[in-house]
Amino acid sequence: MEEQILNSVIQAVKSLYGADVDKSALSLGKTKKEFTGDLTLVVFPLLKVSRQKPEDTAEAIGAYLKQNCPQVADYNVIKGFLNLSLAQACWVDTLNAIDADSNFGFKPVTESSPLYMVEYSSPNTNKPLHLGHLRNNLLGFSLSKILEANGYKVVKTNIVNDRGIHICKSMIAWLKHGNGATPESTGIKGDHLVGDYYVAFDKDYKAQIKELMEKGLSEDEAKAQAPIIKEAQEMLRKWEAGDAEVRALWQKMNNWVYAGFDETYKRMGVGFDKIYYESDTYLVGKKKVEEGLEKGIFYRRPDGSVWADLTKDGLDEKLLLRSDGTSVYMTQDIGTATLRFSDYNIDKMIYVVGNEQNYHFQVLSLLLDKLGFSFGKDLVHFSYGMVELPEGKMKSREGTVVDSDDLMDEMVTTATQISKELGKLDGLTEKEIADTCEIIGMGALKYFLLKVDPRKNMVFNPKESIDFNGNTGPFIQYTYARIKSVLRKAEESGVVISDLQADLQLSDKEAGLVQTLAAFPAVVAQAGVEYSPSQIANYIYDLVKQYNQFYHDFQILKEENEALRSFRLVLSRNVAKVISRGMSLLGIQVPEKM
RNA sequence: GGUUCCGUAGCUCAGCUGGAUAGAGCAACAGCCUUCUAAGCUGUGGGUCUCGGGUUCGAAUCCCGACGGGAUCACCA
Repeated sequence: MEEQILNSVIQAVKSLYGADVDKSALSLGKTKKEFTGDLTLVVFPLLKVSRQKPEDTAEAIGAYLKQNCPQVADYNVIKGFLNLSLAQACWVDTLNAIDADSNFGFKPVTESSPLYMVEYSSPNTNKPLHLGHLRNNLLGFSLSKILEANGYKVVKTNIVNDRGIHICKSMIAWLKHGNGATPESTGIKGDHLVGDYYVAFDKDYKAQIKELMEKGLSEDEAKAQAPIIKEAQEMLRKWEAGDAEVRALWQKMNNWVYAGFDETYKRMGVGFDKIYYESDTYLVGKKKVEEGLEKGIFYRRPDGSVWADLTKDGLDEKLLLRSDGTSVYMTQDIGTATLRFSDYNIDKMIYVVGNEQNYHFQVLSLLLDKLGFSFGKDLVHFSYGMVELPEGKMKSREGTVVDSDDLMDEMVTTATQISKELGKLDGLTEKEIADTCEIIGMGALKYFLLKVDPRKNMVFNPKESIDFNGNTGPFIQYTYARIKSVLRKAEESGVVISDLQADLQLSDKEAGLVQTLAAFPAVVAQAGVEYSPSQIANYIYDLVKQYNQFYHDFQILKEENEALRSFRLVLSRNVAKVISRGMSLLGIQVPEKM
């Protein structure tokens, strides 16, 4: 629609002023609501070729379009702005096309589609997931859906940090204090149980540090010499050496954690196509680094440690292998990348990782490039901001970490409370009520985290909790349920939807809704280019807001003009369709009733 | 200090590939349910878009500088 009008404008300029203008030089946008019209052309850029005053230029182009472009029914000029009113038939045609398109807004994935791998989640196995992980998981999942909707093959992947000193700490504490406790014996979810021992370790460690400092050691000395940290380090050495007992305990406790994570992931509605474990990839990374060393890309210091010199690239020197030969985070990421690119034919690798690791990925990109991986320099670090509390960062020491399982529980409980108060779900079965409240509570949480620009830090206030009114998930879900209710009633009462008539007289609100619906594909495309779920969220909110105004101002089923009633039903049906498709890109479900 | 991201209403956020009088939600106040779901709709108040320069017919948006805040620059991950 806009394309056609742009072409007509180009024609107009050619015919009126004999000049060729490029489409990109034209600015055609939605007309602001305080002016009449649907689309607005800004004519200032055309003054160079028209050599006339803005008003005259706009007037001339407007007259030409009205004359020669069937879509343009009328126009008005205000200063340098040419407001175009489109023919009613345009809206009907557009709505018909949307209605007929069962895959509206999405591009199909084909055999020849590029393959995008999206890494997200990437938990440590020593503690349960918190609010920050929640943002990560929802962003990663949503991004994957958006990329799929843009016609890319997507492989969702997770790298589990299952080895290292952190898990050894939990293991040591469990051996000391656990008395053989298991998730079964305690009834505690596996990831939480292991997390409890991680906390217990820290408590012991702190106590020992304090004791040593009282004996006159410096803080650094105390930290290094505390017996419990030495035990953990010793355990890590045994793990690396393949000690059977340590490995068995490690396996056991990690499995508890995985069972817990699986439950959490399932509830969040996220999943993975391929999971990598650091314990499998770190050796590959080590090998790659050694190869790089032989090729002279890296160098070894006298103490045996291996480094990359990135000072020529404007960065610092980076450690790749410790002097004792063990690997660091970067080494593992090199290994993981190596494995992934041998497993899949990856065209684009996207890492969903917090912005605190910007430097890490800058370095990773350079190192992969130096090692000869063609994908190195164009890997994408999807860098998102932190979730903070009103008083600042979450701190485990101060017990302010918001646990994701607890938060999901709270959201669903709140949804249940509100539903009961409003009596919205009376008459449904217990199961239906529970399912609906799950959808609403999770919808509120997900929308809250996804509606803000991923790059920005965001604030979560636990006291005020998450709203269910206004710009929220439930508001959108509610609108959907309302539409479904109308559509159900239409069906029950045998209302027939006739073919839409081209000469319908539509209100501004109706035409505006069609215009907004028609923008959905462009929004999906833009969200794909910019890797931005928030653009989808903001679009849906805008659509829903408009629809609610329409719903308030107009009758649908009670409209006596049959042609108009049909139009409104088809309009409503497609608003529901776009809400549902848009929300699916955010990983949010919509309820039939609420 | 180097690098980097950010600064819009009391609060949480849109808008940022330059376009008309900067928008929502929350909170406050005032209205709207005998009519398709009031988790809704309507209205009121609330702003030197951190500040200062520059580019432009036009700047919240682009450039430079200052100020303020976050992140990072580990033989942690």
